[in-house]
Amino acid sequence: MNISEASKASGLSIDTIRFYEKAGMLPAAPRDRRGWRVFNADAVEWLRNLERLRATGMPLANVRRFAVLVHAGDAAAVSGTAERLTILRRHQLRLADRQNELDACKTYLAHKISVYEAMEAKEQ
Amino acid sequence: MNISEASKASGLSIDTIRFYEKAGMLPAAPRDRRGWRVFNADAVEWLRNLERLRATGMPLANVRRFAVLVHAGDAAAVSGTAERLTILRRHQLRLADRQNELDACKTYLAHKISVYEAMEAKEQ
DNA sequence: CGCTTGACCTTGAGCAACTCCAGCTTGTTA
DNA sequence: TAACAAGCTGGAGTTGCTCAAGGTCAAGCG
Repeated sequence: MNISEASKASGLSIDTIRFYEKAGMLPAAPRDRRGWRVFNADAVEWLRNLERLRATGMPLANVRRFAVLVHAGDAAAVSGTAERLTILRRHQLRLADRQNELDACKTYLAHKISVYEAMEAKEQ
Repeated sequence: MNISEASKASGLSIDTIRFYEKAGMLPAAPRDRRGWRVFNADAVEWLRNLERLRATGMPLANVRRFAVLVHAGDAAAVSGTAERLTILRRHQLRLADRQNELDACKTYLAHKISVYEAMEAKEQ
C-alpha cells in the first residue's frame, strides 16, 4: 500500500503522514525500489490510532511518547505498560471535557438557530 | 468587570481575549480612565459564545464573519440572518463529525486500557 | 509626599501542528 | 524517447494562540 492509499485508509493527509514519520510518531516506513513508502495493514492500523488520538486533542508530545513505548522492544513493552496506561487514562479525562464542550455548543447552536429561523419566518 | 474577571467568566485566557479583540471577533472593549478594558454582562456572554464555537473547532475566519454579522447595525441584522444560519448549520454538521471522532476514540481507549490492565495484572 | 506594588497595557517574538510549494526522481505508457 | 503521474525532499507559509520585555498608572503604605 502506498502513501495515498494509506492516507485514504487512515484519514490523515499525505503531508501529515510524512510529518508524523519525521516527528517519530511512527516507525520509519520501509521503501520500495523507487524510494516510495510502503504501508502494511499494521502500519495503517497505527495511523488510524494516531488519527483518533490527535482528532480528539491529544498533544503531539504525548502521542509521540505513547508511540515510542508501543514500538519499543519487548523489554520496554513490559516496563512501559504503566506509563501507557497513564497517558491513555489522562486522555479519557480529556474526552469527558470535550464531550461537555460539544454538548454546550450543541445546546447553543440549537437555540440560536431556532431564534434565527423565527426571524426569517417573520421577515418573509 | 476587568479582563481577568472576564477571562475567568468566559474560559478564554487573557491573551486570547486581547487577540480576539484585535482580530475583530468582538466589538472593541471600552476603556476606563487608566486605559483598561471594561466588560459588561453582554460582552462576557459574547466571549462565552466565542469560547464554545472555538472549543468545538469553528475556524477563526468563520467566527469572525459571524461576529461581524451579529454586531453589525440593524440593517445587517436583517440582511445577515440567512448567512448566520448557514454558518451555524454548517457548524452543527461539524459537531456531528466530532461526536463520531469522540465515540471512536472512547471505544479505542476503553479497549486499549483493558488490554494494558490485563498485562499489568499478569506481570504482578 | 514619594515610593512601591500589582494589574493592566502594547509590541513583537515564539510555538504547535500542520499545509503548501518548488524542484527533482522514477516507473510506465504511447 | 518523450511525456505523465505519483512519489520524494527541504523549506517556507498559515492558523491560532502563548509568552516575554518593557511601559503606565491608581492605590496603599511609611
